Amino acid sequence: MKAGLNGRVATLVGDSPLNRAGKLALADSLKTQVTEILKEKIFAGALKPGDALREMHIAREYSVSQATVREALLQLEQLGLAVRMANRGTIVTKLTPQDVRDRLEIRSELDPMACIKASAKLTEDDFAYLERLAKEISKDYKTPNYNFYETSQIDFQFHRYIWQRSGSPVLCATLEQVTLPLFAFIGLLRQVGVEERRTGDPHKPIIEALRSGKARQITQVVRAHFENSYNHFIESNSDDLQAVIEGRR
Amino acid sequence: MKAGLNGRVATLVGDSPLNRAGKLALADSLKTQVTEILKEKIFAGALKPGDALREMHIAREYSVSQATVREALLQLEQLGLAVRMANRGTIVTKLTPQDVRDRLEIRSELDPMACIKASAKLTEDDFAYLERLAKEISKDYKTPNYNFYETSQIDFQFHRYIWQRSGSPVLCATLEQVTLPLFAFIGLLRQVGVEERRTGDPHKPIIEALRSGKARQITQVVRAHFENSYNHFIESNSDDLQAVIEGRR
DNA sequence: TTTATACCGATTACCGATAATCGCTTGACA
DNA sequence: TGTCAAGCGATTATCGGTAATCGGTATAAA
Repeated sequence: MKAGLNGRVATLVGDSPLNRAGKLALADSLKTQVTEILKEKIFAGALKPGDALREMHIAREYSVSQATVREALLQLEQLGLAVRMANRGTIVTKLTPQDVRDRLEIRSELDPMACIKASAKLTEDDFAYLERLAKEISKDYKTPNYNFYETSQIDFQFHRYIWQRSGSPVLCATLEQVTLPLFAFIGLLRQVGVEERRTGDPHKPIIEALRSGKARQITQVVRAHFENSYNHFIESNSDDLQAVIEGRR
Repeated sequence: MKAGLNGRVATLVGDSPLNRAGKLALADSLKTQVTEILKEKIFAGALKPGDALREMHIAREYSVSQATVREALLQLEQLGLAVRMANRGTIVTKLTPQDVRDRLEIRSELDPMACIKASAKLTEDDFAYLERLAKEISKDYKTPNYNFYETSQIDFQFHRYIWQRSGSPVLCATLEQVTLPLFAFIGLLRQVGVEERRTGDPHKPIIEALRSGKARQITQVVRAHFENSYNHFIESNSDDLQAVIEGRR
């Protein structure tokens, strides 16, 4: 099985100051490898909302046992990317517009909280890393027909890194769980051209606000950042949006 | 294996308007049964923070396979009651005072949010149920040497029911995950007499605020409710507290 | 045609056993 | 005596197979 530790995203994620401090990434368990592969497929759109995730099929595909796949699917569920129904099976999460709104509302409270905590702790190393990520994202935005799902993963890593630096593991974990599906499925929206193109570098203001250390400014900038990205969700409820989110094709 | 569907707590939880609307509680899977038993033991203090949860031992004890126990432990971890370390094993969560503070801070943002959403939807049936729970809790407080862990479970059910009624599954799940460990381990504090005795019925004001439907009042009352309960955590950092939380005996 | 029911294929749930891994001990060696 | 690596016991990780369960379908009765 390919370990899934290659590619631009893995490099950027693995080369964070947090990881550099520790030792090199140790070999993951089979369960985690399967989870990573499925996660990647969901981000890439190879697995769409509503798609069935059958344990034996996946087990055969990657030459692992059903038990290993089961645990991977449990992990996926915990990440919010899959839904398990007892005795029925597992499918890729189908986000409803209301669900998206709910997740954004939670994020709008917790993300600023985490950023404020982090701003007091971020070092120059951290800022350098964040700027590197921001530059990658910005570069992608300027490229026509880029792999949006890669950008989305880097985007997630940008925010997640700040959350990790908040010093509150539980806050970080909560934000990860609540927002990961948003990052995972935003790629689908791009496919139908729903999301408007950003101008400039949307993460620059966040970095500046974090540098300023001013709580009010951070809150304002952070909320504006993602509320802008998901505007169409908050406002609209159109059928094609619904269709994309629910995985109809 | 005892199904764990007996006792006062199970009756109160199972007899909610939400459950009454549906069909009777269907038989849980073995995995869930094991999870429930372990959860019960943690609430009751039979399993203390730091205690090892060995898969084969538990499997033998309840005559189930190791795989079933593994999945139960994964569920426990997702509930925040256990911590798994790859290749090392699983232990009952050891909350640090800082962790408690972090969880309370998150709750102080999300709990009011959920309560405000719920207040618009609660029916008389709901209020009747909440008042019934509140009465049970209040009754316990007046009883010397009561089973605090039972009260704690009912307390959790009281809040959880409101969260469920918020209409946001994601918000409810998040609050459950963040706060369950707080409810589970508060029983330990009682053992050393740290928590002050409450006067009157602490949940009455919440019900009244929910009835009023006023966002500001709800926020104020809800925050006061649990910030009062955990005051010693927020303020103190004494060694005996630490000892209790970390499971030293 | 409608409804109830027994069966069937596909899939999940669970099991018992083996392989891999970890921390710790032991003992050779400087 | 201190150090380090091989070996050991306990435990987790993974496997392959069996049992239980579900939805759907074919069949039969009304």
